[in-house]
Amino acid sequence: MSKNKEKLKMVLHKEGLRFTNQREAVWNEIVTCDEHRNVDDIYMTLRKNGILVSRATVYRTIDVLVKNNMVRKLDVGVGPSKFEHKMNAPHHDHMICIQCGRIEEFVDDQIENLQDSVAKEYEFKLVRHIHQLFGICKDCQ
Amino acid sequence: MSKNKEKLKMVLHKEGLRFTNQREAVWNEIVTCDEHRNVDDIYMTLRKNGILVSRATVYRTIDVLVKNNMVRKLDVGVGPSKFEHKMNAPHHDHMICIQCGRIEEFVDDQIENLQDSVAKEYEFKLVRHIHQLFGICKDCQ
DNA sequence: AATTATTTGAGACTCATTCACAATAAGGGC
DNA sequence: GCCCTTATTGTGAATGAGTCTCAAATAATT
Ligand SMILES: [Mn+2]
Ligand SMILES: [Mn+2]
Ligand SMILES: [Zn+2]
Ligand SMILES: [Zn+2]
Repeated sequence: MSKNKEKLKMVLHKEGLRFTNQREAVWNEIVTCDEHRNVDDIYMTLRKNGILVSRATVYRTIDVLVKNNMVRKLDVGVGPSKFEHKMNAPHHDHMICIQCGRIEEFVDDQIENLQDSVAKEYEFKLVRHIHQLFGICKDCQ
Repeated sequence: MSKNKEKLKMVLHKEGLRFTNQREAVWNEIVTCDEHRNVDDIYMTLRKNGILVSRATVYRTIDVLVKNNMVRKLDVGVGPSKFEHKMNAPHHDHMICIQCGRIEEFVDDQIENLQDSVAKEYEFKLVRHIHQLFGICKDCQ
């Protein structure tokens, strides 16, 4: 069994949820693509590949995946949220072009550390964060 | 004429928009309150004070204010966006309790600088940013 | 196989926000 | 101030992402 399938089984078990074809299909579609896509993108791709899963099930499954750190939810400020899997990739944040919508990823460990310090200072138990830079990308300038 | 009224007049003029009672009332309601409120909070407060401005106008006015750096839009992850004026206060970001919804502000110049460096590195023209920490606040732990 | 509990799909629903359009009000010149 | 042009407003309808309901399907348990 593939590593990713294992992972899904584990998480579903931990959550007391059943392993179903639909959940596997959704996870598989997400984990085998490295783009930032919205629910409809994912739903339509599944459908195009002849895999019939309802939109509601895509939403429901993604909720579970996000809750369990397998998928990152990305609010790009306009339109529906986007999603990307978190397998085999270090944590990163995003720069979003307000002109063309391009999403670029960035990593900055110093910022991450400072962020932890801030949380500690306020005795705030940090669960997740959003750090997004909005502006004009190189190509759009 | 008050400083804030001046400011509004300037911005509206710059945008080629007219100075109206409604726009003044909305700006006045926002600038004289230091909380993080959603459109409906603001709308209802105006209404409670006998100032009849339609919801659509509140939305429209806030758009202008946000676009012109007089108001910050705050997406708290659940429910409607919140807003706060940006007068007489240094830039800050937010920590949001996912339990009770409390919003705490924080300032970190080092993070701001690193952020600028990242943008420069990618030749990305930074216009605005969101940096929000989600977690459990001191009181909710 | 029968029983019980969960999941699914379909579509209705919610709720924040936007839109269309007729009525109203600003601003600039006279 | 008055007229004219154009922007703004209020109303309520429309939109659209996301959630919910519930009956049918599927899975687990006996
Ligand atoms: Mn990414
Ligand atoms: Mn604030
Ligand atoms: Zn761009
Ligand atoms: Zn709290």
